[in-house]
Amino acid sequence: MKNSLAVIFLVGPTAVGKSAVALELAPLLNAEIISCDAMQVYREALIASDKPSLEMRERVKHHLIDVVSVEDEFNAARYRELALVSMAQIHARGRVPLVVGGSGMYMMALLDGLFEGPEADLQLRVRLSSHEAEDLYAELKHVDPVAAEKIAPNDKKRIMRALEVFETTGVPISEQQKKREGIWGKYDIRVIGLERPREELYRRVEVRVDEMLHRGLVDEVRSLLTKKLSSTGSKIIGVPEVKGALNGAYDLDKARELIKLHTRHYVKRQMTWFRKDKRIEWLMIGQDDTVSVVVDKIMGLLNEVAPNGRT
RNA sequence: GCCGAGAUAGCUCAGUCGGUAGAGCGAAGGACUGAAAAUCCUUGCGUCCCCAGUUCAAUUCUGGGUCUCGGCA
Repeated sequence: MKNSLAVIFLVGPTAVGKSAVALELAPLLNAEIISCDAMQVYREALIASDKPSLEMRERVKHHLIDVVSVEDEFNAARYRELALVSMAQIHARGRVPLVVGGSGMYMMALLDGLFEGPEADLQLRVRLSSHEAEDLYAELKHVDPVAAEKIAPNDKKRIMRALEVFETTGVPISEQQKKREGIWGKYDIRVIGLERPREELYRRVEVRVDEMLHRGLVDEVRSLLTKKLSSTGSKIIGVPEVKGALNGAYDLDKARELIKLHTRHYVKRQMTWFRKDKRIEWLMIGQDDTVSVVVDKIMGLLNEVAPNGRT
């Protein structure tokens, strides 16, 4: 059943300028921000995940930032649960949830839901990962040919997840994936996508990475490395790259270039993810657009009637 | 200035015993249902440095030139 409560999403690639826009947009919408970012949930990764500053978080209430330690495993299902709780709380206060971020899978988990699958089984994953992808794939073909059809023979992570689901529940993942339920259709939802020309996005990535290093990324990573990083926490862009430099595998300039390169790759993958989602209403940001100009444009979009077929 | 090595895809380079060429990286596009800032898939005509010669045919051989990098002065 649908009710008239509103939920606004503001998505887009890294470095497009979401955070600053969200900060000015939130008061106009009577909104609180729910971060949709797989890395900003990690408390100790301040610079590496490029979190909004404490000052920004004082001006507008932010949810789902700093919710776990980098030693903890986190995933899309956890995110979804927590985000749903935050959404309910915000609605209860008579306010509007503004979901802001660039983690496409987390957005999808919220919007479309996830199938009721088993939790990640770390021990099983460790065991499976010692096998060759080829063998795992052969196994998958045997127990779940439908899933095998959709998964690339080399895509070890997906093969492992499919096997994990089958081994722990006895039901093929392809069967379970048919049922899922998200919030799409249940609220008055608008999804705004922020975009910039690729070249400019890449320029902004350069600036952002240089700033992160300037703000003390190396020290932050050094301290992160004293902890037992979870599998997700250890993947934060910046961590493995700086680690290499600290180990003497290469110098800091090389690390800087690697971080920029990996961030560019990430931006590209984000765009691939978002582009295919036809629910997103895109807004191309011009080079000279100030934050307020962008905010005005978004308000303009939101005041228009939602596109056809949307109820 | 002399001696040597090299000049091939945006970059690093392989190769063609003479029949106009291919890897890695980058780049672009795509997939994505509990690791997602992860993981995976697809896409390679480029004056083979320039000029001349030999040849049916030269990027490949020969000669000359230009440039680059080493070493010696």
